[in-house]
Amino acid sequence: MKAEHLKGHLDSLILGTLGAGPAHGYAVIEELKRRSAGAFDLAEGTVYPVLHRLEAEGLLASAWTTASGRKRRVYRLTRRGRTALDGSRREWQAFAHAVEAVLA
Amino acid sequence: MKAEHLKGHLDSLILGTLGAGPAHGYAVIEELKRRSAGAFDLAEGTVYPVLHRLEAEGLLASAWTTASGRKRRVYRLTRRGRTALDGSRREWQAFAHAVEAVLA
DNA sequence: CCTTGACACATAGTGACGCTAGGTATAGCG
DNA sequence: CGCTATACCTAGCGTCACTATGTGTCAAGG
Repeated sequence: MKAEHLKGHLDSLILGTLGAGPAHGYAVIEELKRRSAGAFDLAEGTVYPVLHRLEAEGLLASAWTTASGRKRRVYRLTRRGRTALDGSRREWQAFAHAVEAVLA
Repeated sequence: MKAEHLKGHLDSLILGTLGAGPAHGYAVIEELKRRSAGAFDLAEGTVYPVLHRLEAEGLLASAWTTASGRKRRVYRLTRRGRTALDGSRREWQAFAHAVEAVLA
């Protein structure tokens, strides 16, 4: 999977991962890898800044928790984040259809 | 269509457009717009450098022609370009499936 | 015990790459 | 004779994912 392919889609993917329920950053990375069957194996340095940005934009909210001695920052979709996810899905469909029309 | 979505896919789209047969740069832009029903309306400054790069990489070959007084540079896929297009199609499928697995 | 690896967070700097903005030139139309 | 469409080109910019690096906890193995 070429890294540049993600460009412009990373936000959608992270919103999509959190669509199933709240998760902390590291778990988002694992879940992305799992759902994509290994295709999206992102570095922490790729994902954490996106989480921060999405929170700053009001699409995510976070809260600190502690599990077995480790501090975790758990993110969840805000109402606006949920709306953004719906929009992302529609945008993806439009993009995918357009690409397929060209490559077909 | 957000511009950044193209990142990493632009080469594939241009190869795909030329997959149907040779065309000059301006026609590639028009054809991309047509096939994508307006979704990919790319500036010349976006497309021409890509054509040059793909030619430098040996995926395209070009020849100057003249049509009704205007000089045109007509590009065609090389054998390696055809192979690259096949690879691009497979990569797109993998990428699209992975995204859909996450967004679903 | 102490090293190694998994877990978990964070950020500064880099680099790739599409876009903006500007340039040249011909043809056809009102 | 301007205006629009056609047709090419390039330098510089801005965005955004990635690299590299740092901090700290916990469990497992030697």
